[in-house]
This record gives sequence, C-alpha cells and structure tokens, in this order.
Amino acid sequence: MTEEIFKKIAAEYFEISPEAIFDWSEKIKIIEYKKKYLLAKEGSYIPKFYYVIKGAVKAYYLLDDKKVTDWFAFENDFIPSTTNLLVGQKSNHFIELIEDSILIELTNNDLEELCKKHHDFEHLYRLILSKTIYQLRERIASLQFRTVKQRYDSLIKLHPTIESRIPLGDIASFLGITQETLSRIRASK
Amino acid sequence: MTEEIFKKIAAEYFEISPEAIFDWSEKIKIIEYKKKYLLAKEGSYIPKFYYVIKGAVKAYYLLDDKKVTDWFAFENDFIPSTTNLLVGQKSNHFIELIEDSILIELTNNDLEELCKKHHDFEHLYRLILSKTIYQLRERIASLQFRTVKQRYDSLIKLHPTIESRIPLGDIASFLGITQETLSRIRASK
DNA sequence: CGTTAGTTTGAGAGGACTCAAAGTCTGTGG
DNA sequence: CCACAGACTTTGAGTCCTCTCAAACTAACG
Repeated sequence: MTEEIFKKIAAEYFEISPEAIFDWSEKIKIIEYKKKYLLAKEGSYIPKFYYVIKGAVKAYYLLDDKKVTDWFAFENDFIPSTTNLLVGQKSNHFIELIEDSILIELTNNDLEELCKKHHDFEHLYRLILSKTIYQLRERIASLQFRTVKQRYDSLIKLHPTIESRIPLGDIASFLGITQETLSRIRASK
Repeated sequence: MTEEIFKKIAAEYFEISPEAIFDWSEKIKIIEYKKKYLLAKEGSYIPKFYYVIKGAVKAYYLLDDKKVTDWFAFENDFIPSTTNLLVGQKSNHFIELIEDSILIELTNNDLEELCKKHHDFEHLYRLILSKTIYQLRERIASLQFRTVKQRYDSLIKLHPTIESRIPLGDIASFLGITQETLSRIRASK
C-alpha cells in the first residue's frame, strides 16, 4: 500500500532515492481512526505531519469560543504543521477527522532527521512547502477581495465533493462567513 | 557589506557552510533603484527572488483594473516568488519599490542550482519558506475573522513604521478594505 | 507655484451579521 | 425497524458595517 503512495508523491512532486524511501518507511506510522477523532489538540503538543490516504480532515482553532476552520485535507493532501517551528511555539490548532480516515503520520523530529540525512528528502519537503505557499496565497486572494459567492464557487471548483462531505458550518467558517450567510448563498443559486 | 547580510540571515535562520556562501555570493546581484521602479511586471517574467537590504517594496496584482496589494517587504525581508513554479505558471504580480531601495537579486534558476548543489543551502531555503507559511497563515487568520480595526492594529504592531512609509491606499488594499474605510478607522482612534 | 498623488469627509445603498425559531437529517438504542 | 435525540440546515427580521460615488482638502515634487 505504501508503495503506491510513494509513487503518487513522486509523480506529483519529485522522485526520491530508494535509500530515502527506505528510511522514510521506517519512520512513518499508518493510522486509522473514526470520524470525530482528534489527531491533535490545542496546547498539548508533539508536532506531527500528516498525509491523508483516505478520508477527510479539518484543522481549526478557537477564537472567542468559536471554531475557526483553517484547512481541509482530503485524499492525497498533506496537513502541514500548524506551528511556527522556527520560534518553537505551541500550536493553537485542533485537527479533527470529518470522516473515518487512514493517514500517514510522521513526527516533526523524524521529518527533520530525514531532511538532515537525505538531501533529496529535504528537496521533496521543500517542494511540498512551495505548494502549500501557493495554496495559502490563493486563499488570501480569495479572502481579500472576492465576494462571498466567488469564494464559495471557487472552493467548490477546487474540491467538488466538499458540499456533500463537509458540514456547511465548517465550510462557512473556512470562507470567513457565518453559516446562515452560506446557506442563503446556496439557496440563491 | 554582503558579509554582514549573510551573518544576519545565519542568525535568523541557519548558518550555511563557507562553500555555499561562496557560491551564493557569485550568483547574487546587488541592485539599487529609485522609488516607483518596477522590479517585476505582470506576464513578462524571469522569476527572481529578492532580499531587501534597505527600503520598502510592495507586490500587487490587478483585479478588475484595481491594484490589490499582496505583500510588503522592508529591511531584512524576503520577497518570495509569487508563482507556483511547480506548475510552471506565469506570475500575475507587479513588484514595485515604495522607497529608494537596495536589494539582493537571485534568479530562480540560480536558486534552484544552489539548492541542488548545497544541501545546507536548500535547508536554509526551506526554513525561509516555513517562515513565509507562518506569515501567510497569520494573514489568513486576520482576514478570515478579525474586525478591520483588529487587522489594522496588528499590522501596525508588526510593522510599526508602516504608517509613515506606505501610502494609505496600499495598506487598505493589503487589509482587504477600501482606503475610505481605513481613513475612517484611523480618524476614530 | 502649479500639478499630481494621496487623504479625508459625506450621504446613501447593499451585504453580512446577530439573534431567534423552525425544519431536516442521521445515527443509536429499544 | 422505528422513534427519539442531537447535529445540522434553513428562514426571518432588524442592525450595523463597509462599500460606492462624489467632492474637498493636503502634501509632495519638479
């Protein structure tokens, strides 16, 4: 099973050496949890890095007791660490499964060690971060000056299955609006 | 002069080997331009990576004939490439000097080569990207659910000199609001 | 000292928010 | 397999904030 995943990652980003793959395989854990399981909680924290094999995941944090959803991940997506590791800060994020899911888990320590040991692994990771940056920029563009309708449409275009898989409240939060507003947008189509 | 800059970067991120520094020095160009100079234009494009030694810079793109400001850079900031190089896309960004500035310029090709040749250089670059991700996330959090006033205050806190250095219209655009609104926010303090 | 770029102020319209209540769906235990 | 409880979604009414368009004011620069 991991065979296939490494191939997918290689095809999308970059093909790393067999040695790096070997060491990587040693470090990862394949984990499987049910819907609503919390992969990570605010505060208590050993930073980890995830890759979604199957399922759907959201990351959120609390702002004035409201959950603000920050990131979705589906099949073949990474869930980047939510902390600024440079300043050794704790994460304020929760990571919750929205569907029963299978994931690859790698601790940040192991990730750093793999980067240190294998130049090509660090290269791969750098490419993954570049893609993340691109996605975040798109998201900023969307929040900065698009209408709510435009934001919603482009989210659907990017993740066509999102409407049926993710609760409306979470989607609304992700788009930076209330769920009532999103419900009305949907109705007005 | 470059001596000092390498030291600064090493102190903030990671210290790379003398060999990597040597090769890096070979590739960079120190450039100096006056206010309003366009470092990059939409469309026509050889991707480059900049570091600000002195001055102030903004990046923006056009949306319905309006300039949307996306990124500011001041002393010791990087200006990350605005394209998704993974998909070989062209940039839609303009990069313009707001003050007379001195910058370090490195082409993306050279950057990639340096990464390939020196593992420690790629590591450094990866750390720079991690920091960028952190900044972008902060920005998303700000746009997603903070009030305009909160967004403005935290921007001032992050860049105390911004009020005097950057035109109000550009700051407003960066915050995702109109300049009239920002002017009123300022007045209401 | 005139021209242009940048900022402020005003009035009115429209969109998203809040609070409240009523539907609808889904999963679990009887 | 049904019924109930809890989670999720829709609808309504009123308020507030930000937008647009317009015009006046101020600062910066040659």
